Amino acid sequence: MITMNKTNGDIAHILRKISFLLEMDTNKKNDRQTNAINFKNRAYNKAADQIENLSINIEKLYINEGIGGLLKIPSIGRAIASKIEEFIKTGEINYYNQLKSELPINVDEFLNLEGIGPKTLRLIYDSLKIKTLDELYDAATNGKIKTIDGFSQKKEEAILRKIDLYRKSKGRFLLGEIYPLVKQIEKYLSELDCVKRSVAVGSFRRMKETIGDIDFLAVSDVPQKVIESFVSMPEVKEILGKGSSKAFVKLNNGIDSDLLVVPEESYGAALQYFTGNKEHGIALRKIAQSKGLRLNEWGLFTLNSTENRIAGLTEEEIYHRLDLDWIPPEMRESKGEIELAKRELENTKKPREDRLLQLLGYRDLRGDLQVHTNNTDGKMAIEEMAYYAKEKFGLDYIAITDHTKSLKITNGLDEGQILDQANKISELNDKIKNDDLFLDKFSNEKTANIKHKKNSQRSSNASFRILSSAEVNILKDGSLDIPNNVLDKLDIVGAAIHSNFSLPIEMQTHRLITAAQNPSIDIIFHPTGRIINKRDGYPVDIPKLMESAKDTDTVLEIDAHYDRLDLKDEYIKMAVENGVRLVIDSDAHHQIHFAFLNLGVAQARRGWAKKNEILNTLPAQNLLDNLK
DNA sequence: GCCGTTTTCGGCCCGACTGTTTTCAGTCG
Repeated sequence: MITMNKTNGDIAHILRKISFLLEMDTNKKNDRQTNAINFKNRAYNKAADQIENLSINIEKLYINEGIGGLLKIPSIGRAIASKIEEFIKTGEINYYNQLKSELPINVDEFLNLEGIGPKTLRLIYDSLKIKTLDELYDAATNGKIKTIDGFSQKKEEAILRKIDLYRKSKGRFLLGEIYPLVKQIEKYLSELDCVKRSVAVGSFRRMKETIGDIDFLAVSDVPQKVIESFVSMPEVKEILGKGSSKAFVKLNNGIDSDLLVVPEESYGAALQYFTGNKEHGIALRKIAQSKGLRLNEWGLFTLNSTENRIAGLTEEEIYHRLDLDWIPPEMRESKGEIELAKRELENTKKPREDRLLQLLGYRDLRGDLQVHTNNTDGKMAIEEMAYYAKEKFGLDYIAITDHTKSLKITNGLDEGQILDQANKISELNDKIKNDDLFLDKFSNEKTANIKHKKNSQRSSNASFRILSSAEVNILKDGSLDIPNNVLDKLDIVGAAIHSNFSLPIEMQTHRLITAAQNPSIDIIFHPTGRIINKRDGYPVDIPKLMESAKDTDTVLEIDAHYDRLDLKDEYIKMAVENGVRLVIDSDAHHQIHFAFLNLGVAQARRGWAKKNEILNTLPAQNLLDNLK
């Protein structure tokens, strides 16, 4: 009897626990058997990595294709596949239980405890029979750890410190939350006299929706000086380690931050190495190895007796020497981008827009199709939002999408108010044409602080356009709270779910599909309703929704608000592969929120989207002409 | 335990930092 309840995370977790216990079981002697166990635990870890990175659900894969499906996943062979099968069927893995009976420690507590690994824990267990984190903490507090052979006062203190840090650690941060801090530190490092350039790398450079730690890279001839400046920043709470080229700190907000300092000639290699992700990096180093080369953070080297650096200054030359085209950081998640880059190198003669790795650009959006105002739950007036969209963010159009009447908490608009708003928008557009909207009202003191981001392809003052729209509420049965004859008077209409989140997947999917089939609805806003780190969103059969969107010519939104980023990257990829059209909106409730558009672009790039797949890269009229 | 244009054995990505190691193991990213 199979009950659908094992996530990829659950499966990866138990495989990691097996790996941890196996590693605890390894003794120091370097005999052949020990060596085999060493690689055995690494195999379990590798399988866990692989599963965590998978976009499909393993349990579904197993139910549909059985063991054979599991065996198709790299790093999963007969032994691990059958253990996954056992776990899905029974919720347990006998092999794990056996290991645990030999070493009855609370593995969960130690798995993510930094600095104290399986080998250290084994020594402690052998001496003191410690099984839990609390017991370890007590033993260290009472001075028992330092009495163990091979341990010291210093190590005991380190253990206490690491447990304290572990208990205080907050896990992953939202990209949008830490973005300003990252930019601030990046600027601080860049402006140091001894630093030639500095950039944030790691998952931040890949623009992952959540960030586990912040990595920085700096180019300098005097690394020691840079490292001292880094660890003495006021943002640093604790120095976790520092050497001649690297430093590790914990920042005041609880996030870890690493710095690597390299000379100019290693910049590209270090950039590549520290941008990750891990699997992408490993794949590259294996390719290097297969070509008789060695790749590390200092460069790409030949393996002659006298090592020669053959690349390292730029990322491009590293990739090219490995017979790959340069891969945008947002794609480096080991999801097929390396194979693509291999083929891409043969396509260099093709026009830019046909290149496989030519993604949507950060300056490609021309409009924003979800903008709220103080007529409902926004903070600013229509004309203010329009002004900032145009002047500060260089947009050509915005759609005003206030909530509708059944969303009482936002004072949603009724039919009359929606039509009044549309009339007002029409008047504002007339004023814009006569160039007397933005000038009289807002230009005086505010423009002084505004950076003009004028782009040559963007149009003149007079062509800015405000589109009448609404974020119509999808009711429990999939119907809307505003009739079609009202919606049809608007330029463009979005629909979204804001209530009844706990309905089963069939009903939620039905609601969304019913909305998509409604001829008045152009876009489904934030299609899954998730709030990252807070709620999963309502359950949706994504493939079915995609199919319906495609059939009805309905656009799906990538909501760029940093705690939504909805659709998420893998669904964007699915939409792109299935020819479903997308837009990227900020969901702005205040002018500063237009900045979220960049996060939406990043998310789209992580889903491998190109410019022509995102509708609001078009001028306003083209966009409207392209709707259903 | 996984994997294979050197396939069924013999490899498995690579280097920095820490501690007490006087040449290395453990841990991490």
